[in-house]
Amino acid sequence: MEPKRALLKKLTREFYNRDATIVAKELLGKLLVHEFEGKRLSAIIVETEAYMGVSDKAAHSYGGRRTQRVEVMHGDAGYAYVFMVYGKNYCFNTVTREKGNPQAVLIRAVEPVEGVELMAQNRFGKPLKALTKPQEKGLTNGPGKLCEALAINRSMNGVDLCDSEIYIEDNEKPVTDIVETTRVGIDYAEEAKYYNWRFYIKDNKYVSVK
DNA sequence: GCCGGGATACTCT
DNA sequence: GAGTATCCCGGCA
Repeated sequence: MEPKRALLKKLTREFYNRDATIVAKELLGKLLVHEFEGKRLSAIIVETEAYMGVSDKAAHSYGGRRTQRVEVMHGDAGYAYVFMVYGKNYCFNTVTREKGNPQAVLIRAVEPVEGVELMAQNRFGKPLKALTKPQEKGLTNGPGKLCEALAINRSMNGVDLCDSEIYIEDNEKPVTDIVETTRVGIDYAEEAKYYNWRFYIKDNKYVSVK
């Protein structure tokens, strides 16, 4: 029997329909799942960032900006916002708050749980055993890296996390030790770069930047 | 172990 | 045509 699995459940739209800062914090410790080619790829969320929308100079939706790329952020909570940065890396976000209030939470790092063998293949094209120590540590410790490991790409932009093969599950283990600090890679954002809107699980080795 | 620079292609001006 | 919510590798310590 598998009592633990039975207790896990998919997060609801109500969960996502709150401010990004709250959702970002509560997503820590939850399980990001992708049912990929009949297998479960899953990983514990250990680092997130909140993008608070219209008033947040770091957000793509700052000032109500509404282009093709950000369109999903303007929609309802609980949908995936996936975009490409620097030509080769994808970033996975969950949209938060209701339609018309374009906030999102960026998943920056996760800790592999199920399907680790496949993640090694996705990232490095070789079996887990063959990975060097740095490669093992670098499996999912960054926004672009976790997308590659979990086989997340542009085709998931706009999918409903409440009703698709990619979703986030609740986890009975509460996270207590949370570090709140500044976000990464947003030097252009003036005063917003100093906001403590990045959250991570203290002492977790998969966190991208301490 | 830390630091610097180049890759890379998509998005918006 | 410029900028980018990153990653990786090589050089030096």
